[in-house]
Amino acid sequence: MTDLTIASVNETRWLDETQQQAWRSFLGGTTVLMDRLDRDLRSEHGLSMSEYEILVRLSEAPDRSIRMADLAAALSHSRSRITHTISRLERDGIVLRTQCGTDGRGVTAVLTDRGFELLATAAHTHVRGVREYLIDQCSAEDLAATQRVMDAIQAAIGGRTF
Amino acid sequence: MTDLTIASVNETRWLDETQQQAWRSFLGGTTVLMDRLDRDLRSEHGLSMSEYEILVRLSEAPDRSIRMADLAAALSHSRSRITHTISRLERDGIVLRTQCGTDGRGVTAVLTDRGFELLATAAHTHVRGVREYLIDQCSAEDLAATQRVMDAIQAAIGGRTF
DNA sequence: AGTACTTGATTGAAAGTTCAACCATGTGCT
DNA sequence: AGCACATGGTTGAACTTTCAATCAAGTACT
Repeated sequence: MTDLTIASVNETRWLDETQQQAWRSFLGGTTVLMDRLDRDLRSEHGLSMSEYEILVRLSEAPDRSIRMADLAAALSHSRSRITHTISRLERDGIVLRTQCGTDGRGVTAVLTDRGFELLATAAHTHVRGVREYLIDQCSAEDLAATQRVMDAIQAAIGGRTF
Repeated sequence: MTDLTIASVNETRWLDETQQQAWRSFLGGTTVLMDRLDRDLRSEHGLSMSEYEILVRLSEAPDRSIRMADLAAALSHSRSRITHTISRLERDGIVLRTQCGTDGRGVTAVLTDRGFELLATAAHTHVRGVREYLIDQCSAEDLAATQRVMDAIQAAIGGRTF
């Protein structure tokens, strides 16, 4: 700690050509992929990617229900965003809000049967996209390497700070 | 073409455990990374990631200027989004709009000196983030593999369809 | 020249996200 | 009990993105 010079703290190490290209590809690839998956889901089922992700989490949870704050943490969304999104989904009969039994402050979102059916249908579109655009486009080794990179990123950044 | 059965067209091949995990990591990693880079840029320089990307492109272009449509294509944004974003940047004195000489319809955005200086400052933050969260977190081989995957995605999806 | 069609860009409204302020409930300390 | 403080969730306003409609200018074909 005391050995750090001002220079070592302030100096910016720029990216070399290779790194720069890797970063551009990363940026371009994720943008294009997310955008396309979102678009497919929207046009075929009227669901956005983030709505879809919420439904997936709920469908896997016990009683198909998760508390708002846990949902927010799992998806790296703000509490506020979850509130608004769940409100829209509730308006459309896809989820339901219930009071949490053990914690007076808590609200848990529950997937309705209608919501489950919508998810079951939309999943075809989503999985087809993930396969067609990502999984079928690269070797298993490269996919595994990509996964290592993604996991490292998440480890480096850790939980969200609000 | 004529050999395809209905089944081969309609049947959904679900993801196995490994693929599913890879996809979850992908989703989580990109979400967390983009979110963090955006947040850093915003809090330190009042710039969003997409605004920053526009400035980068402009700064590298001849005369530090690019036509609106080309900017939209390069960043996979809609024309409308570029119009609105450039309007905000123009209001803040970061870019300028000029008529394109050769095409009466065209408008080209130009980076101002003020905009260039802002970019030069913000670049430190951005590059530090890319290094800290991504490049320093993985091996060069895994980064190269990730780049191959990203390039394959872009090739598979190709240009945006509006 | 005149017609239809495409491309470039903007506009305004609707939808979604963020941010700060707020209220209610739980937790810990004295 | 009473206090401060942290946590869970909502709200409304500001901001950003999307979508459909519009206008202007280029291109192609007759």
